[in-house]
Amino acid sequence: MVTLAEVAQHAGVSASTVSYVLSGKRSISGATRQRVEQSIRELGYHPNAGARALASSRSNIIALMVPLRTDMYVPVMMEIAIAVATTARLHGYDVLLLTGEEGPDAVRRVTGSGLADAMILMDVELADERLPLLRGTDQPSVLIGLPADTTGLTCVDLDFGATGALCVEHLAKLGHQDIAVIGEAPGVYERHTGFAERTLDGLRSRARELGLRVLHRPCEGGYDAMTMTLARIFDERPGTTGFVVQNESAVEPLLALLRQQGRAVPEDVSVVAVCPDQVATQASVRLTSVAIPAQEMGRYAVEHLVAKLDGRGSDEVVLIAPELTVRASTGPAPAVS
Amino acid sequence: MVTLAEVAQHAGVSASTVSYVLSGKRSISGATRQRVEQSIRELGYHPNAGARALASSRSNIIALMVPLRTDMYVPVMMEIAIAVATTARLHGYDVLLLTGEEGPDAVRRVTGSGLADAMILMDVELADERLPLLRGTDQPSVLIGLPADTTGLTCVDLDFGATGALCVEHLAKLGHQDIAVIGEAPGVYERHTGFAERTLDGLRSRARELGLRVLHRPCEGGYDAMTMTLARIFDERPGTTGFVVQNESAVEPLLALLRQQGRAVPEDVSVVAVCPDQVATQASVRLTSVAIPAQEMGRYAVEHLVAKLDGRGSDEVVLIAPELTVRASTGPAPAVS
DNA sequence: ATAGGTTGTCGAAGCGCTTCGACACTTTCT
DNA sequence: AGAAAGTGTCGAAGCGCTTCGACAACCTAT
Repeated sequence: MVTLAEVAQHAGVSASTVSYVLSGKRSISGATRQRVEQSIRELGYHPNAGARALASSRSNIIALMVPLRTDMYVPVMMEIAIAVATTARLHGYDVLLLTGEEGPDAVRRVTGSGLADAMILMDVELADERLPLLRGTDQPSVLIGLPADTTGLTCVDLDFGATGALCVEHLAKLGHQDIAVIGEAPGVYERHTGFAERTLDGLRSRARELGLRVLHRPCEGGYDAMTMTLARIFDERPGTTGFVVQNESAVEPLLALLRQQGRAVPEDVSVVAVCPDQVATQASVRLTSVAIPAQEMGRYAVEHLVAKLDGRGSDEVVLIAPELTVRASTGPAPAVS
Repeated sequence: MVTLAEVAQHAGVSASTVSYVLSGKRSISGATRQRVEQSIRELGYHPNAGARALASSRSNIIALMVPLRTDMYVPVMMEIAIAVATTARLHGYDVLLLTGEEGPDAVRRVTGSGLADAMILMDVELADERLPLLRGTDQPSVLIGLPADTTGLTCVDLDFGATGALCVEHLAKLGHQDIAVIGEAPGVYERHTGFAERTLDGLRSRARELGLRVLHRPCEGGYDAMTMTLARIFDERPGTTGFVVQNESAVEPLLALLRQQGRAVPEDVSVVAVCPDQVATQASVRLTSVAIPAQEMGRYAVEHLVAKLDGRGSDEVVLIAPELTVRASTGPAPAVS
């Protein structure tokens, strides 16, 4: 293993000079710099992470806490994780992967041990146990998702309220009167993950303004659950012509069942989804959808943290404006027969 | 920030004693141990990761290199990542998330800097650029996947050769004569990711022994690609009654198209998938499938590394035997009309 | 009772790096 | 020409921990 001292000796300078070449925190003459860089290359030197962390009290690591569940939201999670890792590297940081399993203890462990310089938390619940800890530390953090009380916190999320409103507006403009919302699995609501409720609230209040009727049904993914849910919807509201789907794993079952029942999309019923673009374009009908900007959120989270670690930036809540892309799954409401 | 020295002072012992309480590397009297533990709790002490890494030259971190692509295999990747993180924590390790983007440089960086004690690599290609580096370091590593030359390496993977054979055997037993294989996207074959080819080889050679005919077609995911692929298959081999699908994102399109063409599953055609159980059970027809043991591979990888870091264990290639679960998508071949 | 072994604790060195103050030297200004 | 202000480099201290050897204090066995 090559050390700083060895590089210094090889280049004929002192250790501190090599350190300053590496960090750029003091000016170094061109000649010296080149000699040092040459030595670094020749010896294949890599600074030791532990020593660096100890001396500088900076680990250059960002912790990312992902939910343990793999039953929901997987592609979005993955996309965020990849975006975080990629962006972090761009700024010289590495990413530590934590699972939600440890809960608040993970936060304590990471902040206490200096393992990471900052944290990104996903799958934030409205009254998340981890929040007091984050408020009580001076380590920067970003939440992907929105808790009930955001004071002293930085959050990014899609504006799900506006998303719900946007979906219902689109359907209203096409003349649909009766809207059914296929929600997330019941468990999601019970856990009080905010986004599902915020979507619903935004959707409902806009629907009220526009005079539409809304029926909301939580739904597990998969065909069996969907069969039940759909039956109950048409039972209760036979005139339903517009669907808003928030659960990725309910999308394909819904389309298949509608087809099977002889209801054409978009001629008889329209479907708007809230899902990543990839899901929307790969479905059996190209879906009109509001995209979940996973990459954007991941990138933003990292960039905010880096700014804060550099002494710039401050707490803020960023809600990303939803964008609805019209594809082939929505059309004018059928004439009332 | 609380330090070891402060804990020592608070407990009225020396720093080294506290260290030995923590590590258990020397015996400590019950009384002292309790006093120290009490102080640790009272002061809320967390050992500093950097200092520990520097002094012990152990970071207690395992690096996990995931592919950058999010277009294939996502649920499997995620499941492996979660299993790795969870298992690692059980053994006192944390997980560093690296993307494939950096390629061999990431390996150099991590081994050179002592950032991690060991590595797990996913998405291994047959002649992977990272392999020489792994062979040239004494840092333990595990590949999830199988390169062409495994000397000096530890690998885990599903036995894809046996998987292919198993699928075709199952179909043969049911009387199917003409088998179509819906493969991965062409890009996967071009990159020489071994698993796709190994599946095909295993399948073909067993089919030859059993006297079946096999037609292989790579296929991108999605409905459009599937429509083309399926048309070409029935064009070339109208008598096809058995399908083996290896591409997750081709499963649902295949089922939908077959249904649309009036071919009933499993009455007219049978479908065997190679995919995670979750996909198999959530599909529109519950699929007979060979599961991809993502969790098992992740867990094995970590446990092997931990063993090696503890001075136990040695290089080996572990191929997990495939298990075929019969569900509702396969049945006897229709009588020849 | 004494040699030999345990057991529990301590002190000190050192892991490889960053960073502060000091210092020699050069440039610039008056 | 001499003071003031930069430049580039070095030495040394110290980050918080682990670990080695030393050494009391206590057991056994003879």
